[in-house]
Amino acid sequence: MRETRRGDCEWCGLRRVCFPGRLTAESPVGAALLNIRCVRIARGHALYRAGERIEAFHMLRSGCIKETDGSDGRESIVNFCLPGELLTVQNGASAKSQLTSVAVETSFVCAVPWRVFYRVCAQFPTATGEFIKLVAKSGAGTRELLTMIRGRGALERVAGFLSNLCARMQSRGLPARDFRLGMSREDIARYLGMRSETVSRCFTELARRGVVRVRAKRIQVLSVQEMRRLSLAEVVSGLDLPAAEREAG
Amino acid sequence: MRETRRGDCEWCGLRRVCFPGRLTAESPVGAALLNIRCVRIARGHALYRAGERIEAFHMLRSGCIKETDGSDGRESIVNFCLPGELLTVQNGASAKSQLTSVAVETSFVCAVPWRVFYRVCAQFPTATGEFIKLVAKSGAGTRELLTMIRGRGALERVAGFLSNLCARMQSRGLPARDFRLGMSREDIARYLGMRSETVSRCFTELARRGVVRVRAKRIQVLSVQEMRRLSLAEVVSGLDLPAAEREAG
DNA sequence: CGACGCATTGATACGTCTCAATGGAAGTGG
DNA sequence: CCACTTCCATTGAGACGTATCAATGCGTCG
Repeated sequence: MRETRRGDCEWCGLRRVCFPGRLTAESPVGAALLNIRCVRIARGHALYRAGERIEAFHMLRSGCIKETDGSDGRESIVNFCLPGELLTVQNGASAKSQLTSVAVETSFVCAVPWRVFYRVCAQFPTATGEFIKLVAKSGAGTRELLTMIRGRGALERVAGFLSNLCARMQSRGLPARDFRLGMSREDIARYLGMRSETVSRCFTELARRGVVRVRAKRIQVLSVQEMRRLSLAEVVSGLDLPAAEREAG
Repeated sequence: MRETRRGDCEWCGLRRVCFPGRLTAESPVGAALLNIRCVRIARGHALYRAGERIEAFHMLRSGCIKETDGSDGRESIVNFCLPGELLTVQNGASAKSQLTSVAVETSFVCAVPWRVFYRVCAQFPTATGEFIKLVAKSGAGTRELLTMIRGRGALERVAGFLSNLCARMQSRGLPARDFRLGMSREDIARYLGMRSETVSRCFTELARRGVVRVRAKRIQVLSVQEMRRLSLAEVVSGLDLPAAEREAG
C-alpha cells in the first residue's frame, strides 16, 4: 500500500468498512480484503451509463462526479458527489444502473464489487452497519436537496447549493471558502431545477450583496453565515430587500 | 403466527429479510428471529418525532404514513409511505430521528430493532443484501420525487403524483384506480412543493380533461395511460423517442 | 342540524422562464 | 506568441405560470 492511499483513506467514508474489526489503517489488510480497484475517470468521461450492468458500488476518492437520471426525458442531475462520499447505491447487487456518472473534473474512484463486499460483511459483522449508515447518509443528502428546492426561490436555492457545498468540503478537510466550481452553470441549473440564466443572475446578486466573489468558475465565499441565512430565507421574497444596509461595515 | 400475518407478509418488502435462507413463509421462524413488534398508530398520531431516539427500522403493513422533515423551518413532506414499503432509513443504528412519521390513516407497522436485525444478518448472509436492496429502492423513490418536481409544471406534478401512487398500489395488489386519498390537499401541496389552491385547480383540470373523477378525497382514475403521459408532458428537449425504446409498465 | 374545517373558485401581483444579444474566457491554429 | 474561433456566462425585455389574497361552497363531525 502506498503512502498516498493511506492519506486518501483518512477522510473516506468507507474507512470503517475497509478496515473493520481489529484491522486498522496501519494494517491495510481490510483494503486488500475488499479487493478495491482504483479507477481513473478523465473529465467529461463516464464511470458508467444508465442501462449498463454494474457489479460494484463506488466511493469517490478525489475529484467530482455528477450523477444524472435520464429516465424522465431530460438529463436531470440528482447529485454532485464529492471526495469521501458514496456514489448513489442503486441496487445492492449487480444490476442495470438507472443513473449515469460523469466526471466533472478528473476523478479517482474506489470500486467495491458487491460479491466481495458481502463476503467481508460475513467475516466482519460491523461492516454491514457501517455501510448502511453510509447509504442512509447519502439518502439524507437527496432529501436535503429536495427540501432545498421545493417552495424556495431561485436565490435561496443557489445560496443553499453553495452553503451545502461549503459544509461538505469543510467536513472533508478541503478548501471550503475559495474553490473552483468544476460544473457549468447549466449543470447547476439542472441540479437546482432552474435555468442557467437564472443561476447567473443569482450569482450576480449574491456578489452584489457581498456574500461571495465570483469570477467565472472561481468562487470565494465571503460570509458562510450570511449565505446560510439566505438559503433558509422565509417566504418573504429576497430580491426586493434593500440588504445593503444590513451589510454595512 | 396468525393467518392474517401470513397474508400481510405476502406482499411485504421485508419478506425475504424476515424469511431468509431456507426459511419460508410457511415456517415463520424468520419472523420470530427478527422479534417483530407490530405497532398500531391511530390516524393523526406519530410513530416517532424528529429528535426522538429510535432503535429500529420500520415497515408499513397497512394504512399510510407521511414522513416530514422540519429541519428547514417548514414541515416539508419527504414521503408518503404505502403498505409493504420501508419507512425512510436514517441511520442504520439507534440514533436520533430527523424525521417525523405521522399516520395519515390508521396504520400498522412492523418495527425491527437494529440489534436484532444485525444478529440475523450474521446468521443469514443474504439478509444484508436484501435489506440494502430495499433501502436503495426507497432512495430511488426520493429521486423520483425529486425529478417529478424539478422544472415541472403544477399539472405535471399532480399527474405524476397520482400515477406514481397508482403504480405503487398496483404493485402491492391494492385497488389502484378507485381509492381514497387520506391526506389533505395541503399535505399534497407540501409534498409537491406548491400551494393547496394550485393542487385543487389541477384536480379540477384533470377532471375536466376526463383523466380522473374527483369527489373530495375519493379519486377514480379513468385513464392511467393518459395520466402518465401528462406527468411527462411539456418536455421540450427531444422526447420524441420511438415507442420501442420505452418499456411498458 | 349546525358549525367548523377543508376544498374550490376568482382576481391580481410577482418571479422565473423564454428569447435574444452581448461580453468574456478558454482553447486552436497560424 | 498572438489572433481567431468557439463555447460559456452574463445581461436585458417581455410572456407565462404560480403564489397570493379573498370569498364562497361543501363535506365532516360534533
